[in-house]
Amino acid sequence: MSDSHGLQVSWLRVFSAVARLGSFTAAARELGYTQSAVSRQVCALEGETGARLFDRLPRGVRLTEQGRSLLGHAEAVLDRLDAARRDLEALREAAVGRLRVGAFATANAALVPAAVSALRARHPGLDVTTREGLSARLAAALAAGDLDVAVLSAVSGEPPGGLDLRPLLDDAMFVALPRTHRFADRPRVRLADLAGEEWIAGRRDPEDTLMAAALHAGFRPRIRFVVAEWIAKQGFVAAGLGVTLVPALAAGVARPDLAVVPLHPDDVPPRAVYAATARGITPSPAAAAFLAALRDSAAVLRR
Amino acid sequence: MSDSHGLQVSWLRVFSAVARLGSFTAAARELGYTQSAVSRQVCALEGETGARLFDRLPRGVRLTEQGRSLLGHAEAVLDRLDAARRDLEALREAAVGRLRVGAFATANAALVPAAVSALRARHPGLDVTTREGLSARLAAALAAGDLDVAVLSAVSGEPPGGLDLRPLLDDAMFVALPRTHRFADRPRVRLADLAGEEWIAGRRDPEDTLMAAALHAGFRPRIRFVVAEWIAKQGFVAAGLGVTLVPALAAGVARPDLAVVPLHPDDVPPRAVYAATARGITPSPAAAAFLAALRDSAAVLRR
DNA sequence: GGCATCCATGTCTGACTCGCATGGCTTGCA
DNA sequence: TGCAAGCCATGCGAGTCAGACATGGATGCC
Repeated sequence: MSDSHGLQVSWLRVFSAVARLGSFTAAARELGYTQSAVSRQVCALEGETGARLFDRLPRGVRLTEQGRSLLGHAEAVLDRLDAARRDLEALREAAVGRLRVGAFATANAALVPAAVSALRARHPGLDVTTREGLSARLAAALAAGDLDVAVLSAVSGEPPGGLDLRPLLDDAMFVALPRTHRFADRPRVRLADLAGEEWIAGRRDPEDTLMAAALHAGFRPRIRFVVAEWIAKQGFVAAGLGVTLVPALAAGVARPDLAVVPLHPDDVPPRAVYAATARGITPSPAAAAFLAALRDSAAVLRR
Repeated sequence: MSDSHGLQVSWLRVFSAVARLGSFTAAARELGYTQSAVSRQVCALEGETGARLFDRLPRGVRLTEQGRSLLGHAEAVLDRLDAARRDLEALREAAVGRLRVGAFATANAALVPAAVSALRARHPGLDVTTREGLSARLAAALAAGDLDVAVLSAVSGEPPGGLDLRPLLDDAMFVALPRTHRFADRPRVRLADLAGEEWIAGRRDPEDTLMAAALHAGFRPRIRFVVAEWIAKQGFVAAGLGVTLVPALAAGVARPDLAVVPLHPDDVPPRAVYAATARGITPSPAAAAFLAALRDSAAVLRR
């Protein structure tokens, strides 16, 4: 029965003002309309609702019973629309909202926490959640709409398509050595110089880990200890049980009894780190703010 | 900052459908629009809100964070508008609503209660309140908007202006006699025949009561007992202490040990009883239903 | 590479709404 | 009683807007 969907919100505004002021003319003055415009809008609303909303009296108008009934609804609707406007405004300023961040493990060592911290300092109302995962899985989550922003790395070439990538930094490779190691004070080492070392790695097979770089350098690393967690690798290295590769993102937070020495860039192709969003998805204001924080955070790390 | 008040409710409907279906085209199909119309409405809503509401993906669209925020408000608004529509519909059928009735005393003996009873039987959801008062006061209350309908009487000429009057019946005058009275079985009496009686009246002075009719009939009634309540007058008459005038509206509910005999119409100018509403006020559906019930009720009493 | 799907947009037409004016109605006052 | 003032309704013209229609660009699938 709701045939003509031409209901205008302005009609409700006019209706409310007329009900409050008891006069078409006064409402017109207040709203900057002509009296005739008010008359027509009320008339249109009456036609739309099929109910006479005002009784026209010689000195103004008065709500009918149906008008009184409509008034409550009209004001509720107008209030709700104002609330929507306010919410959108708050969202636009990233004052509130939800932000789901994903990142690969070492990005969570310093880069992401710093950015999240800066973001929350600026926008305390934001609801930020983070999740750790491999870059491929993060990319899938982005595409599925389960993440807003992901920090991921491209070991070689590009990560899976369907993403909008923003380069953050090139993650150079470091090697972590015991403080007593003979290379500990060098400004830089070549990978080949470490061919004789014993290695701590995340996996037994060097092919699909950071250790693949060693293969390119011409030797097959002797992997004696396999531990996944970076904190554990640090422990083994500090105990003098071997050396391990560590990306720059994690190098800054190594324990003080370790030496972290950069590898020569030619030995390890720098791993690109990106802030990614789903292709075609315009970042929400919160996401945009987080991307900016990530950029700042990365700039600090690059120095 | 809310400059352009051109917000259309149809935009919200379209927006909601698009959000639900994830596609402009599908929403257009469902709503009977063209795809371009949907595109334009969404675009207009985005312009109005100043926020991008959907991300356009290759296979449809997806809500942005701001769109998700707006969606809740939009659906609340649409629900509220539907509720308003339903309320107006219920009001139109007098299923719900408020009705304030005023009536003069004897109208409350039978006429008004019967009408109220019929009204509530038909429309149980109505909130009916009644109030008793003199006709002049009721007329003022109508004009002030404190009453919706009043049942009032015009002793002579018209009641105060500013009212829309609907004649209900002409309230003929009866005389209440003890069952043993010599006129008790007459079909009709002349007022002059009662000149020798002792009278029960509401006031000492006959001028401004029903007893004024006696003056016109050529005698000054001997008022022995002054009681205001009709139930008390009945008691005095039944006890054989006198006779009293009683309007037709109250005559039907006299106690059985009284005789109620009509007076000749020439002796007493029939008192017109009206259902009145404030001038220019269109009766609410509930009021209209009550007016109809009053008419029916009056028709029954006239027989 | 062709095709299907989806959204954006240029264009035109019909409808709508606004302001301006006028008229009817009532009230208050001289 | 005649007049002025205030209120709402309405006829009229100009500007605006929303809709359909058609087309174009972009993407994904076979």
